[in-house]
Amino acid sequence: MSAYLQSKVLPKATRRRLIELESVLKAWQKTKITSADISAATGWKDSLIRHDFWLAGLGGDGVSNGYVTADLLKAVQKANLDDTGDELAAKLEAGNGNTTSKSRLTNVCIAGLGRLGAALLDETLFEGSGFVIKAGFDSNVNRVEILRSTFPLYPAGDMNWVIKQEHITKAILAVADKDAQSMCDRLIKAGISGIVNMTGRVLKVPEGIKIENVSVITALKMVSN
Amino acid sequence: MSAYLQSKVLPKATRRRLIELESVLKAWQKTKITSADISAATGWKDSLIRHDFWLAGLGGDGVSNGYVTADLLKAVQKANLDDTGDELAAKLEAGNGNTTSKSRLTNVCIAGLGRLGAALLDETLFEGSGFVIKAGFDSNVNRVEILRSTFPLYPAGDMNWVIKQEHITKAILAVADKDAQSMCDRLIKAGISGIVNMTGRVLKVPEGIKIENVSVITALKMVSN
DNA sequence: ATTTGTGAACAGTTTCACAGCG
DNA sequence: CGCTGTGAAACTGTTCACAAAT
Repeated sequence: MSAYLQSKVLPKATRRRLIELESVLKAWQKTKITSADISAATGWKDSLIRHDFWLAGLGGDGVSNGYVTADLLKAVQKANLDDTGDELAAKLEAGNGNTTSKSRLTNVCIAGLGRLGAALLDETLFEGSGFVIKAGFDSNVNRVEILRSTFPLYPAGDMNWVIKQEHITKAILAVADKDAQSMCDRLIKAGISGIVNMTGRVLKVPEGIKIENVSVITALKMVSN
Repeated sequence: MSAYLQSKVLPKATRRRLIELESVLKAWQKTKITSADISAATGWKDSLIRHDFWLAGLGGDGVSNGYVTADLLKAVQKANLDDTGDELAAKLEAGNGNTTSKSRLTNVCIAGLGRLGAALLDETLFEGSGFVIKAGFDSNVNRVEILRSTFPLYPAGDMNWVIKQEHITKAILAVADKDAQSMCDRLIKAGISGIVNMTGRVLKVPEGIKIENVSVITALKMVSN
C-alpha cells in the first residue's frame, strides 16, 4: 500500500530530486522507465529513487516491471505542486477543475539589474517553467531607463506597491553582494516568500521564508577543493 | 587540543559554510567576532559554527572571548584552500613560499554562450574571487564571432586543445538543457575536473568529478513549494 | 528472472550539554 | 559569567536486504 504517511512534508533532498526528475522524464523517449534507467541517467542509486517514490506516495501500486513514463511524469508533477501545500496548488485542488497550465503560473520579480540580473530579462529563459517574470527592480534609476525588456522595470522604491499589485510571490536576488541583505529584507517586507539568491552572501531570513543559493562563485569554490 | 583528526576531509556541509563565512568575515567591521555574532549574521546555530571550526581545526587555542576577525579570516581562507588538497593548494604548500594571490588563481571556461553564458563574459564578476575566465565555447560559430569579450571565444570543436593549453581545470556549463550531458562529457574528456551546472538537467559524471548545480529555475521550484 | 515497495541499518549533519578557560 | 572546544545525542538522508508481484 502507498505513502508511508500521507501529507507529511517531503524531505528537502527528495523534493529536489523529484524536481530534477521532471526534466529527466520529459526527455525520456521510451514509453516505460525503470528505477535502474533513472539511475543510469542521473547517477542516483536506484534504491534511493524507489525510496523517494515511496515517501511521495508515487509509483502505481501493483506494477512490478517499470513505470509508464507518461503516468510517472504526471504523478511527479503533481507531487511537485502539492507537497507542502503551496498556495497555488491548494487553490487549484479546492477551486474549479480548471487545470489549464495558465492558472499554475507563479509570478516572479528580479531585484538587481546589473549584468547578471539583466541576463535574466529574457522571457524565453522561463518559458514552460511555470514562472513568469512580472517586474525588474534596481536602485539605480538609470539602469531602469536604459534596459529594454518585455516586462516593466521599476526603481527599487516602487517595490512595495508593484509586488502587491502584480501578485508577485517569489524573487531572484541579483544585486551586488554588499546590498544583498538589505534588499532581501525589503523584498520580504513587500510580501515575497521565496528568494533565489544569486549573490555570494548568506541571507538571514525569518521563519517561513525560503531561500535557495545559486551563486556561481560559491559553486566554483565548492568544485575547486 | 585542536582538530579532531587532521587531514581528514571536511564534510560537504561544513565546506560550504566555511566558504560562505569568508564573505561574512570580509564584510565584518569590528576587530573581534563571536560565534553568536556569526549566528546573528547568517542564521546558523552558534554551536554549529563552533563545531565546524573544530572539525576544520580552526579557532586559536586558549581564546575564550571571541575570535580576532582578521586571524579567523586568514584561517578560514587557508582551510578553504587546503581541505581535500586541491592541486593548487598542494603546490603552494610544497613549492616556494611565494604566496602572491596571483599564484592561487584557478582557470575557468564557460561552455555555452547563450544569453545566460554571455552574461558571465564580464571579468569584473570574478574579480577578487580567485578565478579567471580563460575561454568561452559555443557550438554555434556565429555566437563566437558576434560576441565581444576580454578573453577569447572558440567554437566547441577547439575545446580539447584550448583547455589543455590554457591549463583550464573548471567549467561553467550554460548550454541549452538538451545539450547539457553531451557537453559535460566533452568537458570531462578534455580534462575538466569540476563543473558548475547552470542547466536544469542532472549530470551523470564519473567518480572524482565535482558538480555543483545552480539552475535558477530548479531553485525557483525549490522555493515555490 | 526482473523489478518494485518497504523498513531496517547505516552514514552524514545538526543540536545539545557541559567542562574549562579568561 | 560569557564564550569556546568537545563529544554525545538527536535528527536527516542514503543504502541495503529482501518479500511480493509478474
